[in-house]
Amino acid sequence: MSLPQPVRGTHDLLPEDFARHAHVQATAREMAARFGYAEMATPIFEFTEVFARTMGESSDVVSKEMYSFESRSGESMTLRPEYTAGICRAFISNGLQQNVPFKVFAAGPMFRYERPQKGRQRQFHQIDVECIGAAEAKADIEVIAIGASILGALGVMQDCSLEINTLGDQESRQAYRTALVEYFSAHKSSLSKDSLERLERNPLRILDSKDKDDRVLVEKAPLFNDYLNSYSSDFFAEVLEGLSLLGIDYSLNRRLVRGLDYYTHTAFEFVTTALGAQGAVIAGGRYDGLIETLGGKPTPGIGWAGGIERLAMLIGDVPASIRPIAIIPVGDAAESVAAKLAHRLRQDGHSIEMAFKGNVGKRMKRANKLNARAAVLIGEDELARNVCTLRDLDQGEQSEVALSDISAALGALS
RNA sequence: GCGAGCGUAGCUCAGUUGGUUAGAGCGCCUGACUGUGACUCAGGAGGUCGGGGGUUCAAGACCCCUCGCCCGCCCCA
Repeated sequence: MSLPQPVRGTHDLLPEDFARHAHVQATAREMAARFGYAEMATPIFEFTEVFARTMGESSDVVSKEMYSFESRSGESMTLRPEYTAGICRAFISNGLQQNVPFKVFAAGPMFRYERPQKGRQRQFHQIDVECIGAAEAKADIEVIAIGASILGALGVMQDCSLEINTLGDQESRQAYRTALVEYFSAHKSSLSKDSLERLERNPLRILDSKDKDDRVLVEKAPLFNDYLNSYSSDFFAEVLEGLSLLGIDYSLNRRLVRGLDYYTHTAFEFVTTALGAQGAVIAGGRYDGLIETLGGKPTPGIGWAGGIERLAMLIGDVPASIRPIAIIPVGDAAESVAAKLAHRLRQDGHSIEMAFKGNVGKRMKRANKLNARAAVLIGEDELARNVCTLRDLDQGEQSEVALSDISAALGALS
């Protein structure tokens, strides 16, 4: 068609979609607040460096998925592909190290140049929770608990499962990485093409390969467990214990790794099988080295991001929006009285719908279509006696109400 | 970025081996019902068949390109 189209991978949020979207966001915001996480926001674009340094130059997101552009001043800017880096940058920029643990909730659009698919768009929206400045396993537990609580509040927990793993601290991870490279290098001939590349870029990700031959190799690969130092394994054990204490079910997934360089220790994903290949609805982990990478003082942190579109696809019907009251003037003489009445009732807090034109029949039809709770009719009959006809559209009954009492009468409707 | 499938009214879809003015259901508009919705009935509007090119006497159907959606891979939320 030659009609204008939205850019590939972007979507309009028409009112019905928006309602689902908003419901996910509002539910998450409210639940985060219960845990003491206040909402904040950072700019939608940052200096490219912020993402390149934190996420890792070799990550797919940085190397081929960022929407980067040169500003008029000649500096490289990037539309944010995720929230964590920006929040950490804000943490540093605003000198918030005195406010730790810094607990925040955020939500907004993200941008990645990917091949669109169901649950994967170029502009998508995330909810995000971060806890910066806490090295304790209790922080990991809390952050995961927020995620589980949100999924519970959205009524989708039964469709999701929590997978969790540890990536250890720098020392453990480095030792394991070396062992993996050594192992896989000895079996290069049976590695898939993708995994050969992973061997160079991020060997841990070979563990997550879906290739059959890779999987055979992975079966016999060195186990991370054997390379975790005692701090790392104790830390992970504490996290798991804390989850059990709260009754949060999880399954250990030793192959769960992250594509972004900044993760350490705890890595987790709430996954679903209901969305095809894009199964992760909430995912995150600990990022103890990130703040330092950005130039801040060494500060631990943990957080996660959730895909709003993915969650919106999982939830059932969203709570119905407020039902309006339709004001229907009958005849020209009533128009101005009705307009004033509508205005007054809105000031009183009622949701009022008044059509711009049409006879009673049309306006009633419109009221019905808008799911109005009731209709208020005012014609010459009513005008003469200072009353109006209040019709309950659910019950199909109507009665006369004095104009002075109408606000209260509407308030009494369920 | 790689491979597969699909694009026909606002929506969900029919459209026989290429053959005259492209159909249905739902929705929308109008009327029956000029002060009363949901039901019913009767009319009506709305398509350059995603776009461009090609083959043919003839293309919505076949071929090429392109755009978009979608499935898997990749990656991730």
